[in-house]
Amino acid sequence: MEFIRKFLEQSVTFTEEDWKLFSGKWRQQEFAKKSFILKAGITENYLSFIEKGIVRFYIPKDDGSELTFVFAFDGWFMSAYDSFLTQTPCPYHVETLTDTILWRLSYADLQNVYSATILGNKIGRMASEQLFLMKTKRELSFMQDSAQQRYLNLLAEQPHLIQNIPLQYLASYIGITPQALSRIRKRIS
Amino acid sequence: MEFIRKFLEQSVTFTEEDWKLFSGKWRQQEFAKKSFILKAGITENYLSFIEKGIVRFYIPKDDGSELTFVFAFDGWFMSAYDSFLTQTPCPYHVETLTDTILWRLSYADLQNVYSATILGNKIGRMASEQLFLMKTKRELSFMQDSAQQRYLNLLAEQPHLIQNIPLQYLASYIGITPQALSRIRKRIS
DNA sequence: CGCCGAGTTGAACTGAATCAAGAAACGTGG
DNA sequence: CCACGTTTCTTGATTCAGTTCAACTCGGCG
Repeated sequence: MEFIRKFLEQSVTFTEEDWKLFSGKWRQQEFAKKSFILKAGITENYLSFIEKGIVRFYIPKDDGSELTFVFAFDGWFMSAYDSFLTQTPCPYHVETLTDTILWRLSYADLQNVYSATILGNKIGRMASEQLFLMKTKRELSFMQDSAQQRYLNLLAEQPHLIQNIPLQYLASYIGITPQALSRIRKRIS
Repeated sequence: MEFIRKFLEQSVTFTEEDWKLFSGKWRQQEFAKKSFILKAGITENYLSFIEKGIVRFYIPKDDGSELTFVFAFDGWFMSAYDSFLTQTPCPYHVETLTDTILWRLSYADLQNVYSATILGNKIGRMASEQLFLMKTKRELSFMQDSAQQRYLNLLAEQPHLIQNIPLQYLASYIGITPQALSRIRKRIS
């Protein structure tokens, strides 16, 4: 739990009491590379913190291809958060790309923490804020950048991603086909 | 403040004491049609609740055109929230489309409410969650729907929008030019 | 009445999708 | 550790949705 505590202490203050109530509920869980954390159709029951690993969210499309729209890394909160918040079935898959260790808090436990402590609400708020900022950035990138620019941004902001992640997932993430990304790569190299 | 209270009571419980502490800080403010709520370059200082009116967020582009990416309506929380959260200058304009009444809470007051009450954090969390869900929906729509489909979705979900908002803003919002939207309209009618 | 911004329509152009085929990389079993 | 098959990536040709540039129409308003 030290990861989470350190992460939180950067921006929130809390009492030892609150921390105990809050931290007691989290459970560690390990996932092998290329395994499902959550399958489409299931309702997300966890807010997770990634201790180690890379996670991918994707929608299986009718033609057999996959639409990747989230990558999540070490030190981030991670959840199929729309499914989690609304407690409705998740329309996409959540899968590990590498061996992964999560710390997880269930929906019910989180609701209890929300009603019992200020800290819980702060965590919930901060997780939501972090996710909101990411989506906002991505929205603007889609609206005002070209595909090539989105790829260059990705290179600049997540260079390690390029080593670890198959081109087809990256292509999907920036909203184009693998073929198109292959041509962009050729053009800029 | 009754609007906000009613809105909150749908999903949060709180004490009368918390409510007093929280509600005392909000200030009502009116804006005429087509006036700026926030200009680009200024840091957002308010979380607002829209009692009445329609608000538009847009980025002025180099070629003189505008990129509209948010509409907000009666009964919603509204803020240049990325600027607000990070307390950095806002890269876009926020403008009223109609006469508008806002209830506003300053950043400093909100931070105080956060440290003093659970309710404050709940509000902050819920505002973030609401905004996150909107962005998520929009992200997926951009990735998997055609421009025509995005327009049809808009028609279905916000029919009153079509009456009140110039076509060029709608076009920009769904990510295409006014000409392209004009052709889509022709095609589907 | 004439102007002006908003919307429409047309024609040429472009970035990316699609379809298709080959090359490279990857992993699994022998 | 190599051989084979499978998946991933690249490259080419064609098609398509949407952009751009330009001209024209319409409705409101001084």
